[in-house]
Amino acid sequence: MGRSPCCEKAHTNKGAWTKEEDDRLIAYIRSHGEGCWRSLPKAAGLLRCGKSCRLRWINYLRPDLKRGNFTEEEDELIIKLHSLLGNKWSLIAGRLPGRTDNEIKNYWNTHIRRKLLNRGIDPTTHRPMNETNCAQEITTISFGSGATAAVAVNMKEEQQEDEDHKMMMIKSSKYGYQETDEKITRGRNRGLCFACSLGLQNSKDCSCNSSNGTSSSNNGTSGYDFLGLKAGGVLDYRSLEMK
DNA sequence: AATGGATCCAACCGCATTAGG
DNA sequence: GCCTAATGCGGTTGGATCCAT
Repeated sequence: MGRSPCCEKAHTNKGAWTKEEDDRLIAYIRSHGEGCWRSLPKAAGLLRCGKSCRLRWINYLRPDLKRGNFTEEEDELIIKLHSLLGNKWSLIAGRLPGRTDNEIKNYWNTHIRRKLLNRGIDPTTHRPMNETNCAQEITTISFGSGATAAVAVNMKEEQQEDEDHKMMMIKSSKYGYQETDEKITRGRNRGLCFACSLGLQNSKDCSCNSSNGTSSSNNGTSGYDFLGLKAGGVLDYRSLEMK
């Protein structure tokens, strides 16, 4: 037999959490730690399903959460991460300490989408609206499982590119992917490392750091390690999650 | 002050993946 | 190895609040 049922849905509360419920949940997790969400409600004396407790804790009660408005820097980082990762809110949240995926998702849908639209940028494709029907520059990204298999993807149609981008995310999340030129040659980002393409020039993640006079985007041997991607290595998105 | 539309965001739902029995 | 519960994630919803008229 498998496991016992998830929760007695007939005897669980729904809707907004009360202060008392919050206090109970906080007190329980403080003394017992996170995890085992299924048994937590009963143990903590809460008439909630474990899923609801987990969500409440992660999105609202966690002590390390940063409350308050997003900064301009966070805005721009979210936009750039979204252009690379798509709607992978948990991955994006992993690069913004103190922010949750739900919070970022809400913020994206309420603020950033509009902000991009006002700039004339399609929030889905991150391209100027008036270019959406134009033929796109050829993009070549190689995927690989380990260091062997590689699939070149050449795209001209926006829709095709988006579909393939999704496939890239799916493949990369499962098997990792390898970029042949250690950079994504895509639109105006051509020639920049990942960090620079995200506006993080001269950061510790920037691989084309001018201070040492080298450009790893060409030499292929330096410590390119942005978003967990080592030089010549395989990006495993699972390693990006900061949980 | 009333009200109706717009906006925000916490919470729910359903699906996919992971892992225990 | 299969079945099923647990967990995690993204999309969506609905109530609360804000704002313009």
